[in-house]
Formats: sequence, C-alpha cells, structure tokens
Amino acid sequence: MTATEDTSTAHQKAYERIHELILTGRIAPGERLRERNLGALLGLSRTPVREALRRLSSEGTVRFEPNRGVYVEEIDRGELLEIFDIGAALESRCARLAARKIGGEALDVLQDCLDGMTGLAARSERNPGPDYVKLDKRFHSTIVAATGNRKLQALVEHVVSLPVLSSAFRQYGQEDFRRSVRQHGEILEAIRSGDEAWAEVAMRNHILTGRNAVVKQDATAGD
Amino acid sequence: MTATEDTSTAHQKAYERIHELILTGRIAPGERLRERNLGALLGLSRTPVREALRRLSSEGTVRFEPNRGVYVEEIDRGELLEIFDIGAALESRCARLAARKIGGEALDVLQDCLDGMTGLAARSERNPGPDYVKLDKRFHSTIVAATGNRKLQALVEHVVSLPVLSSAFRQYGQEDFRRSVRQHGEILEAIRSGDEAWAEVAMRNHILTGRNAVVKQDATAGD
DNA sequence: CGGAACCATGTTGTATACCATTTGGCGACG
DNA sequence: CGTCGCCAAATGGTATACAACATGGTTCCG
Repeated sequence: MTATEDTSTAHQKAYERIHELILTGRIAPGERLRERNLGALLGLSRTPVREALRRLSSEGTVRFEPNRGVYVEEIDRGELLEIFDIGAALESRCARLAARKIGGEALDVLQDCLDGMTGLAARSERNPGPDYVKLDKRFHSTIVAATGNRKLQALVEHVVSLPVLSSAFRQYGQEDFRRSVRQHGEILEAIRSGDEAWAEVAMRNHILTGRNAVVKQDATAGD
Repeated sequence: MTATEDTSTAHQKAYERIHELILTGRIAPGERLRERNLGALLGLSRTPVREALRRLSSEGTVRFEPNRGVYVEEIDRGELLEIFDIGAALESRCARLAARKIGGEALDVLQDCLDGMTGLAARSERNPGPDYVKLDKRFHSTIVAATGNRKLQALVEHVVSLPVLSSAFRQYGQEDFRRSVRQHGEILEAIRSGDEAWAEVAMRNHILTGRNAVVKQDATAGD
C-alpha cells in the first residue's frame, strides 16, 4: 500500500535491477543500454526490459533515441544541486501534509524503517549499503504515500529515485551515516506528534544535509 | 530539441492519443483500459500501447493492478489544488533558471507559441481546443528545457501533464482565455529581458490563476 | 435451495518472430 | 587515391503467439 514492491513480475524485477545498476554506477552515464544484453543478463526477454526502460525514461534516468538505442542520462553537479533544492521543496511539503493526515499503520512502517536503519548504522562502519538505501526509500515513500496524493507520490519517487540517493551516500562516513538516522528519527517524531511546521523543517533539514554532502564531495574531489 | 514530438513511432502516437483521451475526459477517471481495445482503436498492437501505459503509469496518470488491468487514476479537488501549488513552485523556479540561461532558438520557439496562441484566442470564442493545449504544453516545455536540467524537465512534464491542463481549461471563457495568452506574453517578456525575479513571479502568477479557476469551478459546480 | 468447486472465457504478462532502420565496411567508379 | 553507393550485420520497433492469472457462470453436492 505504501510502496510498490512487486518482485513477482518480470517487469518490476527488470526495473529494480537496471535502476540499481545505474544507481551504483555499474552502468556509467552516457553508456548505451542494449535490450538484448540486459535481457540475457537478467534472464528475461526484451519485452519487460523495454517496459522498464520506458519507465526509467519517463523518470529522466534514461533517454530513448529513436531507432538508435537507449542511453543513461548524465547529470552534472549543477543539475544535481538543483534537484536537491526541488526535492527539499517537495518532500518538506509532503512531510507537512503527512503530519496532518498520516495513519497508524503508516507510522508503524516508518518506525520499522527507522529501527532497521538504526540497526544497520550500529553494525556497518562506512557507506550505507543497498539495504539502507532500500529502507531510506521506503521511509520517504511511506511519508509521501501518507499525503494521499498519488500524483505527488509519483513526482517524489522520481526526484528521489536517482540523484538524492546515489551521490549523497557515496562519501558518507560513520558520522554522516548516524546523523542521517537521527534525522529520520526527528522526522518521524515530528510527524507522529502532528506538528506540521516541525515536520516540514525537519525534512528540509534532512534533504539539505544531503545536498551539503554533495557540495563537500564536489569541493574535495573536484570535477 | 525542446520537446519530444515523435509522431513517427507507434509508441509516441499511442502515448499522445491515450493521454488526450484521458485529458479530454473521453476516458473517465477510474475506468479500466483494455490493451487490446486501445490497440484496435489506434490501429496498433498491444506492445506500443503497453509501453505508453507504462509511461503514463510512471507519470501517475494511470495505475497498473498486477494481472487485473490498468485504470485511470482519480484525483479529487484537494489533490488537484495541491498539485497546482507544487506546479507553481516548480515552474516558477524553472522560469527563473530559464531567464538566466535561455538561448535565442528557444526564445524563437516561445515567440512562435505565443503567436499561435494569440491567433487561436482571436478566432475561438470559448474553450481552448486541443491546439491551444498543445501550444501551451510546448511553451512550458520549452521553458523547462531551457533550464538545461533534464530531471527537472521530466518532473514538470509529469506535474503539468494532466491536472494543470485538463481542469484549468474546462471552464475557461473568452476573458480567461485571453488573460492566459497575455500572461504567457508577460512570462516571455520577463524571460527575454533576463529578469529572474520577474520571470519567477510571472510564472507563479500564471499558474495560480489556473488554480483559482479550479477553485471557482469547484464552488459553482459543487462536487 | 444455498454454497462451493470447477471450468470456460477473457485479459494481462512474457516470450518469440518478423520488419524497419541504422551503421560500418567493402568495392566500384570517378 | 578519394568518394560515393551498396550490402550485410546488428539493433531497435512492432506484431504475434503462448502462458499465467483472474473472473463469472454453471454444475454438483450438501
């Protein structure tokens, strides 16, 4: 109900897998995606692969060039920071709405996510792994779903999907990691208490923290 | 270059046609879409239809229920107004960026759109037809494309796609129609002059005008 | 007479086959 | 020797075929 997690369908599997390949950098920006190759790699036919690519294309992750193939979209630092600003605007608004309208089940899901993240942060030392990314996505997806606005949900799924996660976590060290978990706790507390203003700024604070990590990464690693 | 207008591929044709069917209300919210029917209607096979539906699904216009069919998403007034607010935030930001970075060719495209809209407004009396909607979409798409941010572009395409257009134009009379054209002129002038602040508020003004039309429509027509 | 299981039908999900287009290379011609 | 054009391989685009699942009606049993 909160987030789409149909591993049962080949299309969903193709989508998640390809998305992950791009997110983790296994497939580089600008690189061409050959449908037959992907199908063979995932043990699927071209049909669900193409549907997944259409979805990714619609999300701006990938680009169809008619009769000439599919390519991974490239994003530069400027675009990325811009996206963070947009994401901050969208998600903080979602948090405000969620604080107003969220139900008990959704709060439980958020608590579960938070517990999971806390556990991972305690065990792991450095970079959050794919498990943490999934929990993070689920946390945010649940909040957006709690707004009851499906269109808004689709929007945030897109804006969050690639950029916020992919680069924010690359340079994360232990302290950043734990801070991220703590911020999620604050957001949950704010939403649970129904304090709209707090929920909004807690979320904005969280997103802009991620943005800052990218800025610092840019500064240290150059271009 | 500014917006995708490939009428050459069956997928694109299917997407545009189905989108239009939903936008114009020919297919009602909540209604089921049978792939085979749509294919027959458009003279295509299920394959491009399915790809178009995936795209629409990703945009939140349509909903896949696994093994149970595809349905048109329903949006209530509250969601719609919320979307307008989001759209205002996104598009005004785009206008600001466009005022900073836009090039000559894009300005020409905007001028062409404006000329076309002016002509239509002079001829037509009431509701803007599909031609006007297309020009409007092109105008906004061009501005977003001028930001150089593809992800942002994808976002706005989605948020604008259904709600802003579909309901804003339903109750438009002649005076609203002309005001819309005039506002587009203001936006273009602001962007052309490079005045970021003006471009931002001109766009926000334009979007919120549309929002108000929905509010009034709600008030007069009830539920 | 009521209900549950089963089968027929239709629809979605996926795989495969075929067609159109692009692309790189080879050869003929200037 | 360079260039233009044609051919073939590869790849994307679309159609069709098949499999899995859902649904509604019917029948059989209680």
